[in-house]
Amino acid sequence: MSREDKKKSRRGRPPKEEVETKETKATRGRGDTRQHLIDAALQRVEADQSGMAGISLREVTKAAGVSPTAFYRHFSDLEELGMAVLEESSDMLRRMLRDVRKAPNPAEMITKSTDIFIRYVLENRAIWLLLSRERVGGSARIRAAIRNQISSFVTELASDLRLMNVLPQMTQTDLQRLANMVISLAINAVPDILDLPQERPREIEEMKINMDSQLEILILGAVNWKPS
Amino acid sequence: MSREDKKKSRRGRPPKEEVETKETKATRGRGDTRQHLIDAALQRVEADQSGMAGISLREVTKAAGVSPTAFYRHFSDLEELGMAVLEESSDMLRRMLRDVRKAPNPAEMITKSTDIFIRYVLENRAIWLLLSRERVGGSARIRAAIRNQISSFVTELASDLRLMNVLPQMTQTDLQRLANMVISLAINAVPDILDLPQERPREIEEMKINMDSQLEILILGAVNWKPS
DNA sequence: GTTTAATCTCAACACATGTTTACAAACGTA
DNA sequence: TACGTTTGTAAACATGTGTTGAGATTAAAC
Repeated sequence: MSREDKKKSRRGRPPKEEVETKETKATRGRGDTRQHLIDAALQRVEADQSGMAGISLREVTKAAGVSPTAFYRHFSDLEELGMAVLEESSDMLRRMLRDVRKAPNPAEMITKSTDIFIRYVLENRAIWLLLSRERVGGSARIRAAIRNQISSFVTELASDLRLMNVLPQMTQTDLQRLANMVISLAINAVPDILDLPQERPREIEEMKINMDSQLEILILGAVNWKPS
Repeated sequence: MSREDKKKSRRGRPPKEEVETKETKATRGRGDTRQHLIDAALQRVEADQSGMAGISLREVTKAAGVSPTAFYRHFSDLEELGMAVLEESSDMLRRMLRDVRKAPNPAEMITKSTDIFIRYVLENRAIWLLLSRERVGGSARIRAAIRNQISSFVTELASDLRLMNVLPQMTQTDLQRLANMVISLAINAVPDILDLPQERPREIEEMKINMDSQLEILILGAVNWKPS
């Protein structure tokens, strides 16, 4: 094969096209590939619902539209990609908590929170799948990162409960435990929520009612709680 | 290669050794290979903690000490192997519930139950890893099977609560929901239990105390519950 | 004793994987 | 403009994968 073939077997960075006729795939900005890889990872995770263990470097790069070797320019490892994806998760959790705090009326607190939670799960399926799956087993580093995210979420929730001052007899430890239970029940519902047939408001409503009742039982236990 | 070499490159079923000198690996009974494959699968799952997506047919057969092709005599698929492993899980859950029922004294019920639960998780790490991981994502068939197992466990627990007659004001639905919450909190503790450093009674005790308190808050909410 | 079905082996296949090497275009900057 | 750095590509590699085909041994059925 001669050195200057028509166009085939080119090596090196692909020449930038002078005229960007189509907007569809062109105009890849400077540091975009990294984000493309992250998005591709989430896309693959959602496609074959198998967490990090189910996706491969080549799959991800193909979905991102780059060569397998380009991966190493941004991550050394699939585990590092996973850690990067978890930052998206962190952002999502922050947004969710912000939305929850928007309804400070204690009466509607429960029903509003479950509403927001279910919506966030349905709108971020891949991330919640990843969170639920990599929470056990898999990479110890990723697992620890997830545990940290959940843990700080719990702490923030406990702090909110303290500020609301509706459970004055509970100690800091008690509130932390209560918040932990709330989050546990929520996370536990994730597999069921993800398995809901797409856009079936009926079953979503049932699920929501169930979660509301669970939280009601929980706060009923909390208000009757006496510190040991 | 001539047809009758000394012993090399033999093909077909390995000839049964006339004298079974060693008990270690010999005396493979008739239908044992299937069970060996199941055990090997659990061993691999525990080794690289990655659920079903992390193990391969060849790994499993190698760990079981058989050729890759022997696999197909017993399972058509890794998914079928997974379903077979889940039967072990079912047995384990039954044994666990049986142990819990041995202590019908309502006062010690909570502390006894958490004790048994933590012990069962630590003594069946691979199965609990699998249950927790395949509960979300992965094969829809396996996921459904796990959901069924947990669901019937919840139902049995609710039935027990009914027979104990300690929460007379609660309807069947309420009891079912309560049992569901108990199991949710337990399952949610699995990742933490599995991550406990091996044989550290100190942290195990902390975890147990926390679970006990959680259940106390829960029953406190249950006894104060009024059906809507 | 002969036949038949079940069980297991080896060899080979087509393909996917992660990673390395060598090269080229683009970008930032002096 | 010239030059080093960053970011991309293609080719090749060793390795692991699921699966098939053909042969060999055993155990049960006739």
